Amino acid sequence: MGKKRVTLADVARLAGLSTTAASMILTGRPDTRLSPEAHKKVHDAAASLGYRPNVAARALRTDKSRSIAFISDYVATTRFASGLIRGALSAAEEAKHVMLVLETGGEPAREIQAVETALDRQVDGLIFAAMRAREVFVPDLAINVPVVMLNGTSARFPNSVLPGEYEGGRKAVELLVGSGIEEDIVLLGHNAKQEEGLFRSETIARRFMGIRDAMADAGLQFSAELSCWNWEPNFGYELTRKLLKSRRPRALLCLNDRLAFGAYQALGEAGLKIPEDVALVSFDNDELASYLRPGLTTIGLPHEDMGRRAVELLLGPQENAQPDLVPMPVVVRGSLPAALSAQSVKPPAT
Amino acid sequence: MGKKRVTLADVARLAGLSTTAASMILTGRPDTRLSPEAHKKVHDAAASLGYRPNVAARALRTDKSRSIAFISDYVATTRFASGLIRGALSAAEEAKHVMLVLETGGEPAREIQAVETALDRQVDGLIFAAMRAREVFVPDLAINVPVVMLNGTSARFPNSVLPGEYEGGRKAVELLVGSGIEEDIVLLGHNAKQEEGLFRSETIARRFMGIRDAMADAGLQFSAELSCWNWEPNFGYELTRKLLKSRRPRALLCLNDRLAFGAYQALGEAGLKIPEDVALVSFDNDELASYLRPGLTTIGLPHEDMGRRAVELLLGPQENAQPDLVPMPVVVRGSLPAALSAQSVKPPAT
DNA sequence: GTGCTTTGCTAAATCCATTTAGCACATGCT
DNA sequence: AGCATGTGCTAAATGGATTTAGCAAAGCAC
Repeated sequence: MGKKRVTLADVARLAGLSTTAASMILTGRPDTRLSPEAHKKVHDAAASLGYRPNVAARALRTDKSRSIAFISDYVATTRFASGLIRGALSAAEEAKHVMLVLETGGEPAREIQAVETALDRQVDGLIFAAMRAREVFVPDLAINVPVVMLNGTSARFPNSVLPGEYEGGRKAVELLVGSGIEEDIVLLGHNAKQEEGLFRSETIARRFMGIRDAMADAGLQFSAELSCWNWEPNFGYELTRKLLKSRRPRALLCLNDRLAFGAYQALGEAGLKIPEDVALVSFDNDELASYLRPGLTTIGLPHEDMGRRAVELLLGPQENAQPDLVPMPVVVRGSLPAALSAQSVKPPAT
Repeated sequence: MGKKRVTLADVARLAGLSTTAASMILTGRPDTRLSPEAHKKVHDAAASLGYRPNVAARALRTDKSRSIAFISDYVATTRFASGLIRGALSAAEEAKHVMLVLETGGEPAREIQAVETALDRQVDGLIFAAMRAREVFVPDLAINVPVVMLNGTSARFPNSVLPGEYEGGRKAVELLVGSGIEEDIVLLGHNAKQEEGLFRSETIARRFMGIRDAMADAGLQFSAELSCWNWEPNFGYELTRKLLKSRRPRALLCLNDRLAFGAYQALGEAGLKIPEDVALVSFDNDELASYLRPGLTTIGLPHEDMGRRAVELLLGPQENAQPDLVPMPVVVRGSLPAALSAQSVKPPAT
C-alpha cells in the first residue's frame, strides 16, 4: 500500500551517516573530506534502495531544475518544427535536462503566459524558436535565465542560431555551375520584399545575397526571375507553366522544394525530362524532395543541427554574442545532370 | 541587484494576514471561512506584488506538478508526431498543465530513463505515444500516475487513443462507390502480414477489415491487389507502372498517401488523367495530398484530435478502460470524379 | 602537555507553499 | 450564567533536498 518514495534520509540511515554526508557524496561535491568508506556506504545504500532524488525539493533549494523551455510560435506547421525539437531534445537528453515544449501561436498573450509558466518552473534556460526565421517578439518580462533565439533573432537576446543562408545560397549556384550549366538559368520564387529582408524572414535575404554573389562570381545572369508572394506548389506550377509557353530554360533555381515540386508538375505535363532537358536545384530538403522522381537536389535546412546547437549554446558558458550560423547541407539527387553521384553529402570544405 | 522573487509570505505581510490565509485564498479553497475583505486584501496584495507561486515548493508539498510527460518513440520521423504533440500541447495548455517531451527512439534503456525522469519530476500523468500504432513496450517500473497510450496499446495500461481505422476503411470504399465507381478497383499496398495485424501495426488490420466489409456490402471485389512491404512512393510508382502494362484500372484504393503519390507519378507518365481515367482514394492526409494535382482525396489520420483526446483522458476522471477511437476525417479533393465539391469535410453522420 | 591544524563528519537552517490543529471571540440557546 | 456552536483567523509542522556553521577527535610541533 503505502510504500513511499525513498528519501535521502532513508539512504543516510541505511548508510549510518548523516543526510549531509549522503547529499554531498551523491551530488559529487569535489572538496569534501568524507572518507572513501563513507562514499562506498552511501552509494551502496542508494543503489540498494533504488534512491532517486526528489527534483522538486532540489529545485526549491537550488533554484535549478535541469530543465529548459522550448517556446515556439508553431509546432504544427511543421516539417520544420519537428526537426528543431528533435535536435534540441536530443542535446537536452545528453545534458541530462528535460525539455518543456510550449506553443504560443505567435500571440503575445500566450507568449507572456508561456514565459511566465516556464520561469515559474525554474527552467534553467529559454529557447525561443520561430518557424520562419525572423525578428521574434519576446515578451518584456524580467528573464533571469539564459536565452537563445532559434531560427530567429531578437535585439534583446543576441545569442541566436540561424541557418547559414548566405553560404547555402552560394552552394546552390555552385552546384549548377559545377554540373556544367552556364546559361539560361531561371530563378523561381523571387520576391523583392523578401530579398530586402522586409517580409517574413531576414535570413532569406542572405540566401538571395549568396545566390547573387555566386552568380556574379561565375559571370552569370538569370535569364528570368519569376516572382511570387508565397512559396507553395501551385505557385511553382503556374509560374513554370507560364514560363514554358514562351521559352524553355536550361535550369530552374527554386527558392524552396515546394516551388520545385510545382515546377516538376508543370515540366512533366510539358513532357520535359529532368535533368536532361531542365535541371533543378532548390532549398530546404523537405521530405518531399526525396519522393520526387528524379529526386530533387536541394540545399537543406539543418533543423536538427540547429536545435541541437541551440541547447548547447544555452547550457554552455554563454560567451559569444553573435549569431551561430549552422551550415546548410548539400543534398545531391537526380535533378542535376550527373557529375556527382547520388546520395546526401555533408557540406564540403569550402 | 538582488530583487528576489515575491513569496507568499510577502503577499501575506502586505495583506496583513497569515500565510495560511493567503494560501487558502489564492488557491481558491472552497470551504474556508475567511471574510470577503480578507479575500480582497490578499488578491490585491498578490496582484500589486506580481506574485507567482513557486511551483517547486508547491510540488514538493502536494506531489502534484501540473505537468505531464509525453514519451514517444520518435518525434522526428514525423508528419505524424507533430500533430500528436500539437494536439496534446493545446489540450495541456487549456488544462493549465505543461508538457515535457521525451524521446526514446524505441530503445528500452532510454524508455526506462524517460519514465524515471518523468516520475522524478512528479508529473501528473504519462502519455506513451507510438509513431506507428502498435503494442508498445512500457518499461516495467512502478508507475503511480495515470497513463494513456496514444496511437498504440499496452496490456498493462488499457486507456488508449487510436484512430477509428475500421470506419475509416469503410469510408474510403464508400467514397468510391458514392462517386459512381463500381468496377475495376485495384487495392494498392496490400500486405498479408499487416492485414493479420502481425506487422508493425494492429490498427492497420482494422483498416483492412473496414475496407473488406464495405466492399462486401457494396457487392464488389477488387480486380487486383498489389502487395508491398513498405508504403513509400517508389513502391506505389513501381507497382502502378507494372499494373499499367497489363491493364488499366478505373480506380486505385491506396493504403496511404505516399503510395498514392507514387501512383500519381506512374499515371502521369502513362498519360492517364486523374480522375477521368483513373480515380484515387487514399489514407493519412499527409501534407503531400494537398500538393498533388489534382488534390488527393484521402481519409485523414486525426493526429491532432488524438493528441488532444489523450490529454483529456489523462487528466479526466480515469474511468473507461476501452480504446478511444477517434474518427478519421474524410478529406475530399479532386482525385475522385465530382459529386461532392471540394474542401475538407468532417466525418458525416453515418 | 599545550596549542594549533587537519580530518571526518553532523546539527540545524533554508528554500516556499500547503495543511493540520487549534485559539480567541462572538453568538445562540436554555 | 453556562455551555455548545460558529466564525475568522493563525502557529507550526510538513515535504526532501542543499548548505552553512561548527563540533569532536586525531595529528603535529615544540
